[in-house]
Amino acid sequence: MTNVPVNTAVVIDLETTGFGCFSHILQIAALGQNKSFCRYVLPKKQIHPEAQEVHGLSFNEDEGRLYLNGQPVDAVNIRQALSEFLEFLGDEAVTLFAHNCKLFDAPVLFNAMEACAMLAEFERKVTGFVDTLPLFRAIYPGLSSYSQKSLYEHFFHESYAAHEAMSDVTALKRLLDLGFQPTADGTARVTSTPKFLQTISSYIVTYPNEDSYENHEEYENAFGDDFEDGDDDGSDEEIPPPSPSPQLRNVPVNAAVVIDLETTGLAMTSHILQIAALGQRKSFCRYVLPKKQIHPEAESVHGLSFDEHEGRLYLNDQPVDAVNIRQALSEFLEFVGDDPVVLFAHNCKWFDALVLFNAMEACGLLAEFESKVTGFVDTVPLFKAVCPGLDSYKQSALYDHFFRESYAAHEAMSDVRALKRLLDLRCVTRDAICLHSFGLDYVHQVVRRRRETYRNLQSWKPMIKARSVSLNMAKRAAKSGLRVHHLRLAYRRHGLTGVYLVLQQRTADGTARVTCTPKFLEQISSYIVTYPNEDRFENHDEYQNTFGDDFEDGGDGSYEG
DNA sequence: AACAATACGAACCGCAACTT
DNA sequence: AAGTTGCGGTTCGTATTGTT
Repeated sequence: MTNVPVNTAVVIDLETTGFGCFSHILQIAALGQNKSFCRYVLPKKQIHPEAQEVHGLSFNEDEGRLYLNGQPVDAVNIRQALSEFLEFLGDEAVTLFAHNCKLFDAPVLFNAMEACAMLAEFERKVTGFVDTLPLFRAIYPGLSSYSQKSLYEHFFHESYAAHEAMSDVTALKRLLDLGFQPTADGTARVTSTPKFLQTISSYIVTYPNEDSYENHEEYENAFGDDFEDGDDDGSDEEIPPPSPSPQLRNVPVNAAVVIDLETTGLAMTSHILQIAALGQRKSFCRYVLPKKQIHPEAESVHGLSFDEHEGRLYLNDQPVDAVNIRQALSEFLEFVGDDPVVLFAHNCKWFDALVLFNAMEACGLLAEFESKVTGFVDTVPLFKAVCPGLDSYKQSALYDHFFRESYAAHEAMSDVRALKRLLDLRCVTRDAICLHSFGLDYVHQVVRRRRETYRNLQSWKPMIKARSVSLNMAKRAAKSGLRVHHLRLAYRRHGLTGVYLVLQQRTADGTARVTCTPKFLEQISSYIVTYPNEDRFENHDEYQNTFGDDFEDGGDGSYEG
């Protein structure tokens, strides 16, 4: 849409056979500066009952006569009406004003002019339209309704014969005069006030693009053949319901032990290289021999390296005494003692708790671990709660913020001492601590869910590669317990409908299991339709073999060579 | 490198409004 | 009945933060 200069204003209104832009005109009324125009027109289309209800114009086909509220009116054919209308407009270029004309009057009139081969003359005389609906929305914001009727009643506290073309144009003219600052003698014209003109000019519409009225292709129902019967695929495997997210529950915090781990990497299945702990008066520290490679970035952080040939662990190239993981964990549990404790660590909710749990389980020490450790407190959200607004909640940044000094960060023993000192700050209240505690059962749930998500995600990889689904959405699906295999089951049983239903299934929090955006639903299901039988990629053993020799191995977390 | 939470902007949907 | 626009509420993608 481009704006055009506003020339002499002519307010118009059409009554038609209905809503569509190809509706036939029944009445055309116009109001210029000092002259008015009105013609009734014989239609060649049926008048929609609801339209007739609105404007009261009816057509008797047998008589070929137009009636207004049951009274016959003089009507001419469309060609004559339009040519008289153009004659009425005169030779001066004009701009037509009408309410909602951008979407209604302009296209209807344009189509009629075109059908009567009068487009050239029309375009020569009419430079454009001003749609008064958005115009009034802009000038008088905040009204509850902007229908022409409501506007008139709002400004003049009286009603008029709405939907009679001539009264409509008179009413609209009166409304438009409101927008001008009338001069002393009350002779303001449409083009008189620059400010108003400026506002108006942004609501000028040009002629609608012809193309948009010609492409009326029927579109086929995309779901026409989707309702084939649910063929029994012989399998009674069920599609799992959305897996619930782990439920966090606070635990009583009696004895506190601050811990820190240095590991081979950031994954949950990383191997522990150093474990340090600090209780009330006693401390614990063990170096551990890993069975996984140390990630280079991890090594550059903590300085721990492993010589496989020697079977020796080095700290900054100095050999340190290290034991195997089972011994280290046993001694840690012995250190903890028999009275249940809560372990404190920085970001442990997503790191230390998971790594430690995974290691305990792999070493068959889970039962003992659970009997001695009731849960964890994550000090990241704890400090976010007790001193909000800091730039960073990194442990080193917190230490610097409170004590204005640094410490040997990423050496497990100095880390626990630093964290202990931070926890002894007065701002760290008992209540805040309890609020950020969580039980071992939560850790257990998170670990289980992660392993399963990882497995499920494998099945989505071909689809991600094919760009039929985003990594994000595949992760969401995997997290909810879905493998692509389940979608194929749904497809075999209930066709596309089945796939859609599974993808849109509601989770506990009321959101979609995967997505309910049509665009993504289509992308995903079209992949299923294209590859309906490739479930073999989801073979479990294949996954383990494929990823078994990975740098950081997959989901099993095994500490066995 | 792995991964959950968080936050913010873009994209998107459903609905109401408006004309006969 | 047809079709656009704007508005508000979702949903998606992306960047950032914290742990080794």
